[in-house]
Amino acid sequence: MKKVKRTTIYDIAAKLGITASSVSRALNNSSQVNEKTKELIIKTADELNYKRNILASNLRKGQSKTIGVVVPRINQNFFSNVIAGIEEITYQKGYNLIICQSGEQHEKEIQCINTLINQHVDCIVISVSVDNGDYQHLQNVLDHGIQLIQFDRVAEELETLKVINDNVQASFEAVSHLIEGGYKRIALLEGPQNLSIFKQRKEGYLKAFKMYNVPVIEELIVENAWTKELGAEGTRKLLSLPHPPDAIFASTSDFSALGVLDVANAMGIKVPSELGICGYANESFSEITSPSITTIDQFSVYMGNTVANLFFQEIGNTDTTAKPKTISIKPELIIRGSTLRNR
Amino acid sequence: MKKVKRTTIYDIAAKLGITASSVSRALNNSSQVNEKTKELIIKTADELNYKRNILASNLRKGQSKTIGVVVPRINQNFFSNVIAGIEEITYQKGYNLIICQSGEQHEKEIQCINTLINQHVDCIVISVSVDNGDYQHLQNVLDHGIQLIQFDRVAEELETLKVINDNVQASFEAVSHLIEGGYKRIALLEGPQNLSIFKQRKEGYLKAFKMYNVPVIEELIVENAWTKELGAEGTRKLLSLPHPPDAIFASTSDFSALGVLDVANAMGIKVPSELGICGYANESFSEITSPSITTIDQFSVYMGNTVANLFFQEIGNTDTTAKPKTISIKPELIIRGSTLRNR
DNA sequence: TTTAAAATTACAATCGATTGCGTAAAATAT
DNA sequence: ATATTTTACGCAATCGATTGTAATTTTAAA
Repeated sequence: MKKVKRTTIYDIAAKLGITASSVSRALNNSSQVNEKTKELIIKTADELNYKRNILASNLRKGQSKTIGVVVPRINQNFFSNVIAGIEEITYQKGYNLIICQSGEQHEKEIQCINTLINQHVDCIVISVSVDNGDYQHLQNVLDHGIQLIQFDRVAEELETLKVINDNVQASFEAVSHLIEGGYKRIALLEGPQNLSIFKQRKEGYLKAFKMYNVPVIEELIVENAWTKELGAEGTRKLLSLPHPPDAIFASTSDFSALGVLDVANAMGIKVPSELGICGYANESFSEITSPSITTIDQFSVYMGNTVANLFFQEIGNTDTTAKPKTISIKPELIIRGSTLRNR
Repeated sequence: MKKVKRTTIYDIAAKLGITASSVSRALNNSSQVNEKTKELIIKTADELNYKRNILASNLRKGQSKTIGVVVPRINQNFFSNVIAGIEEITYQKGYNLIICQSGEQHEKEIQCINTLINQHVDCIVISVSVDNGDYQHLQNVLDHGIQLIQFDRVAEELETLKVINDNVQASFEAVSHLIEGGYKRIALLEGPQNLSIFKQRKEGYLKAFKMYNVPVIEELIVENAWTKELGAEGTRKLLSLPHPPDAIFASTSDFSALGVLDVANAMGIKVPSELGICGYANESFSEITSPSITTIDQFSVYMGNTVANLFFQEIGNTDTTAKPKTISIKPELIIRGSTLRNR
């Protein structure tokens, strides 16, 4: 790869016998430059195959027109959808996205954040990893005057912009659906309670019980069952209880629900007649299993759009007294075969 | 969001009564600066919460330490995996990734490329969109002296670095597997032939027939069946033929294979006994369907790693006479229920 | 003690684009 | 025709870090 001297505004200026400032103004469509020279400059720029050096431009302007995104994993449906949603909007606005993966590790997350601060990004969008200690690194982002937007998995105590799902409500609806379907002993596979999303989902679960005046059975609540394997493991325990559940709400994910389904199939337990299953996140596969899995759609792409729009809305906002917004998106219960008994 | 004056090397220099150049050198761990002052500088930098301004640094150094990635869709399993794989490597090396989606549209792809050239990225990694006209925009990348790496869906005529799958071989193995399984009338759902990957998969299909001395039946080859819907449509046509196929190789994707499975189920045709199905790409759901779908794993994350490693290998390479490399990754046939008759 | 060599540090230009300010030229008003 | 306002462009500083070269200090050798 040979080095190529790229044309600059000085090259254009030299060729036309004018100054770089005029060239710059012309290319920025400033009214300070004559229409004819403007045209000429643009034409020449095109001829010389000129591309503005964003580095120089941004350095001068003190911005980067770049947004950093930190997610646990890029290749996880929910996150890749959110990212796709963010990109849709930011692309139009001429902003770029820098993507980092924390791999669910606190340390790596800190590193990612530091990298992004280093990059002088204009905004950092993050969904925190499970392995979360303090939030010093996020505070650090704010201290650097960088906009911070949290989505889905948020650190509630931090005063930042947030885009979340109404997990309580979604969870409540899911469990209500199970109760109304006649399921009596509804188990919960819960996720790490240090993440608010999982706490909220549990809250919704409990709320439904209260609403329907059904007593909560503690032994049917399984901690830390947030992967397919852990979901399967929890299910095995649950189903070997003296009084096993007749429904399982895998509040952590569809992966977990899939683990439930696998175990049920392996044990010859019929779904949904003997066991109802409800997942979370509407992963693409949840529609394909047999029976298909009832789940909750989080509108992930839309969530990404919302995050991006929120950012652009806020950069225009000079009111420093305004409190950081939290936008809550109402998820939707998708009822499928795994909870429909009368079929 | 209030503006925050960020500390620069000049602030550090002023505080210590030295010059910025020494600060810069110290922070770059140059041997030109005394160990004691170096320590002092680093300590002070830390105290003042200094973060290097990458824009300025890169402007000066004439590089951006940034790699641009253009894919049809971020939220498509294969691509998000490749991106994750690229990120794993580039992150360690201190490079950033800018992600763009072409949305399978030629026009948007051109825009993406221009954006990335504007950004002065050091390398552009691309998997071209289906809607591909000429490759002028890619030539333009090369003309700007930017490294170009194509992966998976490549424009063969362009002399660039390439990382591809051995589609012919994979396809050949898949069809061989079907033939050896006793399937006699094996249909092919093929993708748009302007993409070399689909051409190669067809080639592998034909090669297997030749090898086993089986005549090719033209009416069993269905053009342009590369989505779930198109796959289903093609399957309906195939299965209503006077002599329907007893196996279908959905060479385009597992989505297409899923369409096949749906139609077979709807028509009450038993898989794999009456109809064998083989997909492509080992999407996560292919394991979950019943029966599970035989498919081809492309080692997508590894492919991403390979792309990134190739880049770092090439930047060290000053030999301009060297021909652009093509790295071919051998995919693996994953045999599952949908093609296993004797069970 | 003097001098040459080596190690540090300072100075200043540079990367490319932007922008406040000043001025000459053109357009308008008096 | 002269005064005044606009318009268009040039000048030069600036963003923050890097780096070649010059200057100074330190160390080692004579």
